[in-house]
Amino acid sequence: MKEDTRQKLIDVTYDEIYSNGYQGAALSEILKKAGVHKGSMYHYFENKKDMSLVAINEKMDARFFERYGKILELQSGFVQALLESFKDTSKRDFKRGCPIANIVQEMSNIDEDFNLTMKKIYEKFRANIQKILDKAVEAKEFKPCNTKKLALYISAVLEGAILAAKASGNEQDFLDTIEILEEYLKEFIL
Amino acid sequence: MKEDTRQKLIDVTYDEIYSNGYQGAALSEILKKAGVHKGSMYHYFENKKDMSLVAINEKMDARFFERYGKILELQSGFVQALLESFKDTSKRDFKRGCPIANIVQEMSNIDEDFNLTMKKIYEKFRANIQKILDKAVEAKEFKPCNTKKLALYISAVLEGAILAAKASGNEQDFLDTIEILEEYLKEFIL
DNA sequence: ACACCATTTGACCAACTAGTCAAGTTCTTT
DNA sequence: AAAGAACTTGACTAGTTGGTCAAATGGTGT
Repeated sequence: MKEDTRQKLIDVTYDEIYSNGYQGAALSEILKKAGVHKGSMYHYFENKKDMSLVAINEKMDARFFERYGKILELQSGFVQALLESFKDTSKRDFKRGCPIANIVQEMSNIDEDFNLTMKKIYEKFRANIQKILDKAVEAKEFKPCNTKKLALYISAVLEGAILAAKASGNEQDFLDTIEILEEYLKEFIL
Repeated sequence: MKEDTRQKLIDVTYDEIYSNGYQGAALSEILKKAGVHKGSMYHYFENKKDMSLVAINEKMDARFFERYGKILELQSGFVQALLESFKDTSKRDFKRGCPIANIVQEMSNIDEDFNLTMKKIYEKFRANIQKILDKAVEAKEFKPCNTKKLALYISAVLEGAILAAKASGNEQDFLDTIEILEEYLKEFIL
């Protein structure tokens, strides 16, 4: 019961920010969609920004766990699994693009709290990919290399691929970009 | 004289949108910084959106011409010149990131006019890179290949590299990403 | 000097924004 | 059952937003 209100607010806030950006997300709309009254919201959160940052953090953590958690528990086929997860477009929304990229682009140079929050989230994103590469190297499936730098590159290509698809409205642009990345990474697979 | 007001508005509008996004760009602030009164602005433009789209179109066209125009007029060394232009960080603002990406992320899924405008601009961006690759192939400097797809890839990596640097606040992330791209492209250079 | 159009001025408006708060209701603890 | 804390309700405020408009000013051609 108690946690229902808070959770509903977080769900709707994340979705509204993902759709309209932080500045475009209206409190009135969030409250209406969540079916929560204003005073109730201010009971759980200090203000719009506080609620937004909490929503972003919680939702992104869950997303990372869902996407990379399983791969990290594997015993083999790490990089293949990573590439397959990239190519699985069923859990992607190319209309709205990447939630991380959206918020970074909109807010990182505007607000210091957002800047710090998104910096940490982007770091987690890169760290997840690096961990997978490290496991692949450890399992002798992948050529030893600068996995930190390669993880940076992979994350950049992925973000660029999502952006290209969002800009063109063509999902195939995403797939084509990932295909070239895959081709490049195959050189490293042992 | 006459064009002063209009141009000032376009300059400031572009800069404010680049800094704060479209939704975050306040008309009052634009008018203050441009030293123009409201009624004057509505004489030259229909509304905020109209002025913004004009500003984006004009500024991006100029930017593309400045960045890729010279390379396209070369007789040789096309891809090398392209990579050098990427690595020239003096004309980049990693705090604000890429103006194209910012607006695509914020507006493409919100407003159909922005969506169409940004789609065309992103297409021009990709077309410029493809033209350079085509010239390189024609000059027998570059292995014949699917230049359209490769241009898509290069533009994606570039966008991803700028985002990475904006998110981390570390320009080196941009350079490291471009370095791997360069390494990949070297395989194509004859 | 006149008429006409382009441009500027700035007061005004309705709609919306995030945020406040006092009063009411419900739950939990004793 | 009583007391107190947790939570909800919704009216209210102050400030900002994009947009309108009639009147004033400037410039140009005849």
